[in-house]
Amino acid sequence: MRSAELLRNSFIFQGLTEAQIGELTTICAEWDYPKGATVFLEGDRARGFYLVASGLVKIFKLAFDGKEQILHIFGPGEVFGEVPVFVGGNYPANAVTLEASRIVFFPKDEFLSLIGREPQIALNMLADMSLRLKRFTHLIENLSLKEVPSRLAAYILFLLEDKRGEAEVRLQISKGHLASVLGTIPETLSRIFNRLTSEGVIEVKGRNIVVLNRARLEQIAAGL
Amino acid sequence: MRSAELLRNSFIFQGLTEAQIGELTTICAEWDYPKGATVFLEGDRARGFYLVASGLVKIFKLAFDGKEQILHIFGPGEVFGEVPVFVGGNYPANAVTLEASRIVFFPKDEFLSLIGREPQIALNMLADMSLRLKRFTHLIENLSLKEVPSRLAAYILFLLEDKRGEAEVRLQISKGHLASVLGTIPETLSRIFNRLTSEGVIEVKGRNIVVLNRARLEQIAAGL
DNA sequence: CGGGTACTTGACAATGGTCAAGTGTGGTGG
DNA sequence: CCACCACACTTGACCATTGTCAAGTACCCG
Repeated sequence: MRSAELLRNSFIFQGLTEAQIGELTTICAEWDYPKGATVFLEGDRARGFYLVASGLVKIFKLAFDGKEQILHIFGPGEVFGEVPVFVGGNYPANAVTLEASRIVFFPKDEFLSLIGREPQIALNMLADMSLRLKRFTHLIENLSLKEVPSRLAAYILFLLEDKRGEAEVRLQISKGHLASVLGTIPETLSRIFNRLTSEGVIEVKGRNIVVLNRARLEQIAAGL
Repeated sequence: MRSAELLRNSFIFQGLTEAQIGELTTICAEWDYPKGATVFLEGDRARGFYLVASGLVKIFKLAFDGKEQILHIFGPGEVFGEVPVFVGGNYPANAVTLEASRIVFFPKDEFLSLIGREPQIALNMLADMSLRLKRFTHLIENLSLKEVPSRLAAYILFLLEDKRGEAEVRLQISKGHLASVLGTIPETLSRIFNRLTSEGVIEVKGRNIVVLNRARLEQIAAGL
């Protein structure tokens, strides 16, 4: 079965024994979602949580006027919707696919009983949630203490981190979604891209961004 | 020893056996902090996490210009500083006492080995972190999608929740700190208190707030 | 009673959001 | 293969909310 391979490579189930992986595969289910499909909505009763096998999923909050704030974008190997497994029982945000996606579902009750028997899974889940809390901490810091240009600069620098040496990065999401990730709107984002370009800090070609002046970009990310 | 009693009543260690509580008391240490004392700073290497025995502690992020965003305010029975126990290893934010406080410390390594043996502690910790994630989700929603009056209204309504029937609440923190909790500054908060008062929605007497028009306050919290 | 901190108030500036009208651009069907 | 349509993105004019700076007032603690 393909799932076993997938589970072994996911952050949350890494380091488990074959027996543990085997147990997991017996309780999970795999589904396909087309692009733009709703996995769950805020307030929905939660029967379990999810793992992205392939594709891309956005987790977001919606304002009454329709503006959205993206909390996370998850790709292959990442889990989402675990909060209501442990507290509450309703999803605290919305989940919608950004691409056609294959998603694995783990039912709450079976998973909880498994976690009671296998401390390693609990520890992995704790690490996963800790990371999530840390990221939220950054998001809050950005939204509350930094201006949009700083947030964008920090985002570009973050994309650059992996690509050692290179100066060009490619956005894996649309600029509209990026605006929503950064807590702003497409118009504002567009103007800031414009500003950074005319100041010679970056060059934008569609979804590709070339960093021309990294030092300056780092200044901007720091808030001047 | 007084700690055992304290642990039993804390959210994170509730439902543990006497033996488990006993184990915990052997690894923890208790310290007193005066008002305004630093428990840890962002970036500090973490040797463990903390439980508030008495007093009040603020967890916050600091901007380069000195503005602060409070992430949590923790009182008796609540834990903080657990994130780096499971990931990273450095505290992601600052912790300073708002009052003279008695705080219990749990060293990371001993706690991790304990958690491996006692799944119930892991489950409690998972519930604690899930709740934390849920609250962050609200904070992000507020900062990104709501204006300051909505945030204040929601905060007052939150304080009102416990007090069934009553219409008067008391802030347990200063208005300056409240501003920092709501992601704004004292001047702005002051003006909004003013506005709500002149509109007859609330009445403010020092730290006491009387809700005169709850329906209107709920409208404001919803974003009109 | 005094001093410092917390809070308030005013005038102003600026960031960023709103509304409206373009300008691409990619994908689909003829 | 091209035309067209929808959608993503851009640009402009405007404005609302909120932050900045500077005083002034009130209040609490010693």
